[in-house]
Order: sequence, then C-alpha cells, then structure tokens
Amino acid sequence: MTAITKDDLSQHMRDSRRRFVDASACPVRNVLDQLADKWSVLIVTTLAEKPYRFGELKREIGDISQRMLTQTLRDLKADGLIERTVFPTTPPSVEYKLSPMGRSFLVPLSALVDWAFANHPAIREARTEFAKAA
Amino acid sequence: MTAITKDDLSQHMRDSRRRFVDASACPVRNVLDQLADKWSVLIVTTLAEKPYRFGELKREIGDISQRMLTQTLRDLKADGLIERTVFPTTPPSVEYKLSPMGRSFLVPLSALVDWAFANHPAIREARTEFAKAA
DNA sequence: GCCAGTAGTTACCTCGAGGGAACCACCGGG
DNA sequence: CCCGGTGGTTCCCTCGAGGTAACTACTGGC
Repeated sequence: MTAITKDDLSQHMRDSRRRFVDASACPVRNVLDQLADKWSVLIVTTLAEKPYRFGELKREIGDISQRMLTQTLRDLKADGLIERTVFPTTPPSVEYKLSPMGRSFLVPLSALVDWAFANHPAIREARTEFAKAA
Repeated sequence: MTAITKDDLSQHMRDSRRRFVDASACPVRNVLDQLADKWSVLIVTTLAEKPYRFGELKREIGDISQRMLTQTLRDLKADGLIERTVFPTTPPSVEYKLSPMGRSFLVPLSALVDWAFANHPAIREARTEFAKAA
C-alpha cells in the first residue's frame, strides 16, 4: 500500500476541481454522472462475474425494467465499458461482457463497494442517531 | 500495491452481490445511492480541502441552489460524513467539515476520481466512435 | 430607516428519469 | 396454428428531483 497522507488527498482533490472551474466540461462530473448511477453500477458488478446474455442479465438483476436495461447497456457500450456480441443463432442471442476498460473500472469501483460495505453499520448508526436528535 | 487479480475482483463483486438478493436491504445500494450523486461528491471533494461556511461553500461550488446545498449537507451530516459547528457570532456562522469517516471516504472516492480523469479521453473517443457508427 | 449579509425554510412549478405494457420479427415445438 | 422465448423499441403516464423565489430573524453599517 502506497502511503497516501490526508494532505495529499486534499491537495489532489483541490487540483482535480480547480482545473475545471468551467463546470460542465469537468471530466469527473462528465464521467461519474454516467457511471455512478444505480443501474450502471449494478450491471457492471454483475458483468464482473461473467458475460451475460440480455434476458439472463435481466433475470439476474431482477428489479430492472427492460427499458432501463436496454438503455443502460447502450450507454455503457457507448462509453466503451462493455462489449456487445451478437451470435447468429435462431433466435439470435446477444452477449454482453466487460471491455478491458470496463474491467479496469472494477478496481476503483470495488474500493468504493468495500468502503460502503465496511462503513454501512456506522452510517446506519449515524442515521438513527440523527433521527433521534431531531 | 497489493496484487489483486481480475478473478479476485470478480469473486469479490459476486460475493458482495449474492449476499443481498433482498434488493433494497443491500448496503452498497443503500450507501451509494446517497453518496454517489453529483452534489454529494462535489461537496465532499470541496470540503476535502478545508472546512467551509455555508455561503462560502455555495459560492465555491457555484452552480448549486441554496435548497440543494442545505438538503445535501443535512443528508451528509445525517450519514455522519460531515460535522456541523455553529459559532455564536453575530450573525451566527456555521462551519462544515469532514468527519473522520468522511475523510476515510476520500480514499475510494479519489480512486474513482483518478480513474475518471485517466479514462476520460478514452471514453470521449468511444462516445464519438459510437455516435459515428450509429 | 433601510439595506446587506448571516443561514436557512417553505411553497410552487417543471421537466425528465424511469416504470409498465404493448408491439415487433423470427422461429421451433407441441 | 398458436405459444413462448429470443432481444429489443415505442408510447404513455407518474412521481420525485431539483430549480426559483419569497419569507424569516437578527444585526451592523450607511
């Protein structure tokens, strides 16, 4: 583990922000707005396991509508995070899998998932504490 | 850097998901739905630099409405990520700063920001490529 | 006296995310 | 001959996120 001090992080964050005062051009906003939503995260983490076909993916996730699945897959494909392969069987089946970039995204994403997992109890406690205080 | 193979990540993701087939109880969804939105990320990264007062924070971020700032700050406080201190000056001023947990959140968050930064060019290219193909 | 700045709260309104259901084209099986 | 499963698209409707603006309460300064 590289030693990263808190000051490094602060500095880093400031730099990342300051270079893009021009709001909407900010790469971070641009990228994260797309990837940090519920369905994208869910699909990417699911595809981390193995390639899935469309219907298979829908059944696996469960509470996603066909419309959102199609749409989110299209967006992820557009961003180059997943690859779409059509097999000319009858009926044609379509396989979705993570691209190399998609797989590289798993690294920071899993860090985030780990953090969420580890801090979930503390956050739950903070929430009830906060609710009591109010 | 601990060596983490791609298979480890896949396994890890699968495990994180499988333990919570019961959808809404999933800690990851629960936590990320709250923290992975535009305003929360922006506020947390801003507070990474130094504590801010309310109006100061509003001016710094620029394109956030007073309503959303109040609300997001309240939510972050409820989750225990930031601390709110009222100074009994006249008029009373309020300082917001990251809590220890908030600061620990900077670690995975900055990993994500770094990734977004590094892959932004590739994603932009993938998008134009995709647009051309369509 | 009135305005400005402190940190909000509240009411109102809009617009888009996203759900549900129907539809499509193709085919194999009962 | 219709049904079900393949992978979508399209229409409609709702509901909530989030913006705008007005209001609060207090005080120092012009």
